Amino acid sequence: MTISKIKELNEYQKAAVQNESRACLVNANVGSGKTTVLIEKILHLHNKKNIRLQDMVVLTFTNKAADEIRERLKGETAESSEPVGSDELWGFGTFHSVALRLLKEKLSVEELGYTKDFFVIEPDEELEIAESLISENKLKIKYKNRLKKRLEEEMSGSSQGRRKTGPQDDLSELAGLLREEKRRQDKMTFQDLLANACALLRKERRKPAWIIVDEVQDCDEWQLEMIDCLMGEKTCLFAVGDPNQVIYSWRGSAFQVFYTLKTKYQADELSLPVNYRSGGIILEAARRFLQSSQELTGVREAGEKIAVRNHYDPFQEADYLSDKIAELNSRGIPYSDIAVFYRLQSQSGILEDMMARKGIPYEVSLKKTIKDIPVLNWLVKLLRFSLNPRDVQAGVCVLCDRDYGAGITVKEADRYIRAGLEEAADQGLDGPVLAGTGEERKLSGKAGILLKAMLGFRNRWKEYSKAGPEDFADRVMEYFDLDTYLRPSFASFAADRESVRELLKITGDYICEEGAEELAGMGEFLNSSALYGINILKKEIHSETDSVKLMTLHASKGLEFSYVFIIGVNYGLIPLRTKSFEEEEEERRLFFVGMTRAKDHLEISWYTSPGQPNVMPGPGRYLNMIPAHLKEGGGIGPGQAAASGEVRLQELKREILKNREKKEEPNIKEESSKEESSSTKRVSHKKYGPGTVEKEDDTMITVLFDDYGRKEFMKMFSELESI
DNA sequence: TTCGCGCTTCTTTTT
DNA sequence: GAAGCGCGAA
Repeated sequence: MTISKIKELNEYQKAAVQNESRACLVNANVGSGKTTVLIEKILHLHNKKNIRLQDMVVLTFTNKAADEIRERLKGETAESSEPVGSDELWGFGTFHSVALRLLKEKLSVEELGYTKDFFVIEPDEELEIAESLISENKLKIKYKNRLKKRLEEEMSGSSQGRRKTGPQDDLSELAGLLREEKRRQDKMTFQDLLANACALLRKERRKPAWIIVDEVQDCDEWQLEMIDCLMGEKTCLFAVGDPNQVIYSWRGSAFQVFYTLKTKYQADELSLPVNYRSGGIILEAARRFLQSSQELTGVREAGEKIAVRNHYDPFQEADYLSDKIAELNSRGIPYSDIAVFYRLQSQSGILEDMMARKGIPYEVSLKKTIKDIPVLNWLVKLLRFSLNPRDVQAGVCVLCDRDYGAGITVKEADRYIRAGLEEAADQGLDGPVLAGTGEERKLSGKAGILLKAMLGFRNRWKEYSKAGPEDFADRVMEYFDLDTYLRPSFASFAADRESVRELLKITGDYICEEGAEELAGMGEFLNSSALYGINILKKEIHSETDSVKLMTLHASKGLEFSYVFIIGVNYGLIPLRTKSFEEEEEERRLFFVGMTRAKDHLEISWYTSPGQPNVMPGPGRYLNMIPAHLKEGGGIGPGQAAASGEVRLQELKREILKNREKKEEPNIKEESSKEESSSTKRVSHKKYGPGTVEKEDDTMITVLFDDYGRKEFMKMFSELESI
C-alpha cells in the first residue's frame, strides 16, 4: 500500500471521505486506495468535524492492519501542533484487542463472573479443558475428532444449529460445563472476548461517536454483533471492504455482510472503482473473475501480457522458477519485488529446497507461534499456573511434560496438584510443604520441587523482585531453577535456554514499558502474547528484507509485488476440488485476489504431471477464462519442457526426495532404535516380580510384568533391579 | 470385541 | 480416492 504519493484524492475517494450520512459502506475494489480513504476519513472527522480520536472506534481484523493505521495516523500528524498520542487511540485495534481493552478497563466483567485479571486463552486450550471435562464427568460425545467444530457450532448457533444431536450425545451439556469452567478458571477464548464485550456493551450508555471498520466483508456474526452493540443512537458508521475479496467464508465470515449492513442501518453505498496498482492487461484479465463485471477501472498502461507456462512437474518448475528469478535479480530486480503464490502450504517444500540449493534468498509465510516451540510452550504453561493456580490444566501439563517437566502421568499430576492446593489453602500464604503422606513423599522429587516453586510463586516472588527490571529473565530462571529442567544433557539445551531467556527478556521489557507491577505485568504479557503473537518468534514476512516471498494465495491478500508467479493452475489445486457452488465461487475470488497482487508482471503455470493425487494433468480451466489476446506463451509442449536436461533433473529430483525423507525420519528412527535396544532387558520389582522392559526414556520406564501386566514407572522412584 | 457398510472430510487461517 | 468415524450385526 504505497499510495501515500497520491495526496490528491480522486472524486470517488473524496465522496467517501466527505459523505455525511449516518452509515456509509464503501465498496473498495482491489488496489483502489482503501487504507488511504480510511486514514483520510479519520483525519477529516478529527480536523474538520472536531470529533475526538478517543470518541472513535476503528476496527480491523489483523494486528498488522491496525498497526498500519496507527502508524500512518501518527505520521500524518507528526508535524502538526498536536501529534497523536497513543492513549487517544484506545479504540483503534483489532476487534479482539478492542474487546479486551473494553473488558479490562471500561466494562464490569465482574457481572459475568470474571475478575479484572482474567486470562486470554488460545483455541487449543479450550479444547484441552473440554477434553478433561469429558473424562471428569464421563460425558458421551460423538465425533470426538470434530469436537472443536461441533463445539463452535453449539456455542454460536444458539438453538437452531442442533440438527444432528443423537440420542446419547452430551454436547450441549459439555458446552454449559465448559462455559462454567472457563469462568471458574478466569479464562476467555477469543470468541468469549467478543461475546462478553457484547453482553456488557448492550447495557452501556456511553457509545462512541464513530465506528470505522476495515475489511468489513470478513466480519463474522460476532463481529457484526460487536458493531451493533457499539452503535448508539447518535453513533455513525463508516465501513470499507470488498465483496470480491471474500476468501475466508470457510472460517466463519458472515454471508453477504454488505447487504446485511446496508439494510440494518440504511447505509449509503459508495464505491472506489479505480485501481492504481496493476497494469491494464492484468486488470482486464482479472476482471473476468468477478462475479458481476462491476465497475473496476485502471489508470495504468496496458503493460505486459500475462505469461502462461507449462511445466512437466513441480520439480521441473522449481528448477525453472529459481533460474528465472536468479536471472531477474541479475538484471537488477530486487528479490523482494518477486513473489510465488500457490494453493496449498505443502507446495512450498520443493520450491524451498530448490531455492536453497541455488542460493536464492526466500521467506515462506508460515505462522509460527509459541506452541510450535516445545520449551516455550512449557514455560508459558509454567508461568500461567504460577500466576493462576486455579489453572490446574496448565499445572498438569507442566508436571507431565516428559522433556522438561517431571514426566509423571496426568492422573498423578492432577492428584498431586489438588493435594498441593489444599495444603496451600490450609497453611495460608506460604505455599505447601508437601512432605506428608507416603504417596506424596514418593513423588517429592522433581515434581514436588517444581510444584512447590509454582504454588509459592505469587508470595515468594517479592523476595526476588528487588533487583529491578533489568535482570528479570535471570531472576525468573533463578527462582524456578530452570537450568535443571532444561536438561543440560539434551542436544537442544543451548537453543532451549536461549529461547527461554529471549521470551523472558521480552516479558521483562514489556513490564518495563507498561510500567506495570511485575506479577500483574506478567499476566498482561501472557494475554497480549496470545492475542498478538510474539513478533520475534513469529516468522513474519518482512517486506523490507530482500528475499523472494513464497506464500499461499490466502496469505497474499493485502500485499502487492512487481513480479507475481502463480503456480499449479491445474484442476484439483487451482481451483481446488469443491463440493458446493459457494465454495467454487470462493476459489474464483481467491484466484482473483492472487492475480491482482501483481503490479507489472504476472506469470501463471500448470503441470503436465502434477504428481499429487487428485490433481488433474493439463491446464486448469481458469486459464481458459483469460482471453487469448491477454496472454502469451500458452506453454512449451510437455515433452519438450521435460526433455531439456532431463537426466540432470531426474537426479535432482531423486536427491531432493531423499533429503525430504531424511528430514521426516529421525523421530521414528529414534524410537524404534530405543525399543530395539531395550526389548531384551529383563528387570525385577519387589511387588510385581520379573518382567520385560518395553519402553524406556530419560524419565520413564514401561515394564511388562510376567504375571501382573504392563506398568509405567518414573525411573527415579521405581525400585527396579535388572536381571 | 470385531467386521463391514456408509458417510464425511480432507485444504485455506486471524484473533 | 483415502482415512476416520459411527453404527449395526455377529
